[in-house]
Amino acid sequence: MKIYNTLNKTLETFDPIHENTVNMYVCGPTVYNYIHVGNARPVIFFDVVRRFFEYLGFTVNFVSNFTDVDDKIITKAIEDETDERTIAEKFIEAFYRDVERVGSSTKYLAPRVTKYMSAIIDYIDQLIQEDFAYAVDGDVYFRVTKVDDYGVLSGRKIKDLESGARVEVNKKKENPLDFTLWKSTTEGIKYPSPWGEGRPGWHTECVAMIHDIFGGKIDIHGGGADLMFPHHENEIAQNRAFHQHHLANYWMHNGHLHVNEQKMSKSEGNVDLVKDLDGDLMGFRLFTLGTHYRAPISYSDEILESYVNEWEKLKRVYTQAFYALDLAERLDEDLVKFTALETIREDFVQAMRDDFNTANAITELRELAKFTNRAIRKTDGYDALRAAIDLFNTMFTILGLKVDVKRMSKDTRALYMAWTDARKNKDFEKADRLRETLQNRGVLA
RNA sequence: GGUCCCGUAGCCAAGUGGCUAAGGCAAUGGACUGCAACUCCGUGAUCACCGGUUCAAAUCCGGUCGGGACCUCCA
Repeated sequence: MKIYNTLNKTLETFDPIHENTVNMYVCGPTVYNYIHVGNARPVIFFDVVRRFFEYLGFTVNFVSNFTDVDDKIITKAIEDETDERTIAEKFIEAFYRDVERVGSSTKYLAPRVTKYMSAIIDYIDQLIQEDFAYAVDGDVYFRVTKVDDYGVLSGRKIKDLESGARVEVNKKKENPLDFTLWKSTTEGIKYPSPWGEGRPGWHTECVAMIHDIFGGKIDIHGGGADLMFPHHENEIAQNRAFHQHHLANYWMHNGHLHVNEQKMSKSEGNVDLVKDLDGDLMGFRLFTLGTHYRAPISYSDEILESYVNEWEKLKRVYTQAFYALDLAERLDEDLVKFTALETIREDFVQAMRDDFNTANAITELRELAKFTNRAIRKTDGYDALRAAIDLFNTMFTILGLKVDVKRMSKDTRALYMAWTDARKNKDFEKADRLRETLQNRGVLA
């Protein structure tokens, strides 16, 4: 298994800390709004990472947090004349709904900042004791110059960053790059701490959670490319205060989704929300996996539509193969191996092993579709169809794609037979009527 | 101002030194079909431009043009 590690900027062979186990953490959403289609990319991609490791036989411990204490949540609460907790709950629920609709699992550990307050405060306190942080007027800042390789992840040097004109001037900070660990506040939700009432900065939660849940270094830490700096850099810095390692062995970052060559982002206002996408979102899922995860994805109605069409085709071929077997009552026979299918399977897995190259993996899915469509036309191709269905199931499980199809009822089967008879007898009026019914039931394409 | 990425057919996209540059969508020709749908077979590329390295470059190096990201909340 090869993974591109952002930390070293190289493709590396995956070597787990604990045998047959993958411990992975992905930065989750700040729950103050519905997620847009760009936000869905890591939700889908890292779900596929999890699925593929499971296919390879690993036990995957997947954790993704909710940031439910944040200025934006407070602003939103004031706007809606309610409290932060209500806002957070509302958008956590909405998030889970969207995650499910795009076909990703919601069954993973999802720690919340509000439930981790004491761990976060303890962590900050230790940083102060070790001189990696300092308190000023109720605020606490991290001292970046104390970490010798600060900037290792994002490839930045403190000197370069300092020259950036856009760094805010905050006289309380010893160095403009020092980041907030604790923020003294008077407005909105606040918590007691040794430094006074306030709320935590954004960067400590992930480190505190990872230490608490995994007890130390993890295998994979993932998130969007925009989190690399400063968020992930600062996580590493906080961790480096106590440990020699970089929190995770492999850092993975997904590229952004672009609209008209520009990043889709809430602050740009060019967003389409996941909740507003219609119907079956498997086509959308296929779309996000159609481009290698590190590259930017271009998004437009036209592009999305081409993937939606493709998904319709895949669904059709799978369904047709299934019903062909069902009609012949050969769904339950033993599997026979087909060299052509074994090649497709190997190439698919090979593509996935190569840094989760879902784009190439999907090419194999298309090969399989073609193979199956040919087999459907042959009346004696039942062994091939069964093997094809089996391979479809494997690939769909790994990619998180799903087709709903059930065995035909007696009633439907009778209609099907009647349709075949009508065609034989050239009773086309009756045949067309039956065809329509069967199409409505999803049995005929 | 600093750091970094990208530019492959109408659209999307794989490929990062070596056979005729994958694949999909769209378009188009054919086959199949009672009609249609579906499906299958076929058809398309001076790899942004200029120069260099090499026996060999889409791929490496330099430059030009164009687009983008990060340095501020962001997946």
